[in-house]
Amino acid sequence: MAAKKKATKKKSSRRYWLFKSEPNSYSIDDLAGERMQTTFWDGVRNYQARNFLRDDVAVGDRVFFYYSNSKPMGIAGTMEVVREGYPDHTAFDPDDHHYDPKSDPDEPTWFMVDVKLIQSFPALVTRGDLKSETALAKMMVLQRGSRLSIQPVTAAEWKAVHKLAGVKDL
DNA sequence: GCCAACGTTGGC
DNA sequence: GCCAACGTTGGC
Repeated sequence: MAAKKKATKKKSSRRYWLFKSEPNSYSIDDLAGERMQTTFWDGVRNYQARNFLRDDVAVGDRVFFYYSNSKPMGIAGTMEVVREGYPDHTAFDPDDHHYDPKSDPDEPTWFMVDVKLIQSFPALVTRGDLKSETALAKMMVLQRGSRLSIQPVTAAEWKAVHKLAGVKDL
């Protein structure tokens, strides 16, 4: 039978991402301490980032855990996506810092995914380290004014960062 | 602490 | 629909 199967999500090869967090609010050690070393990545309140979480980030994708607004800044380790985009319930909680009264539970505005720790790098790969690597010159997080908190990463960048960290790509 | 780069809001 | 004002992000 030649009937086309309708897919809600295009099947494609594994993708790579970078998620930002301020380690003062949530660090890779916090993730390591979670049950199953897994958590939901909540609080994204930007439409472009939301679209990535809702439409593109898929189970099995790999993610850099990036420390922003910290000293030092950089990539702390890697995570695997274990649940694809679903409504961010913290938007419905008036007591939550990321509460958004405009997000309707019946038609949620904001989405999140679940991530599981793959590895903490032996040492933070700092922003300075990243900048000194010519292969990473075009990496989005290094571009001026790159405020997006969910960013796509190329396979080559994924590999180059592991080389800088001196670890295997698990 | 400063400020450039954005994103959002609201008056018109 | 335009755009000035304002708020936030996040590197330096």
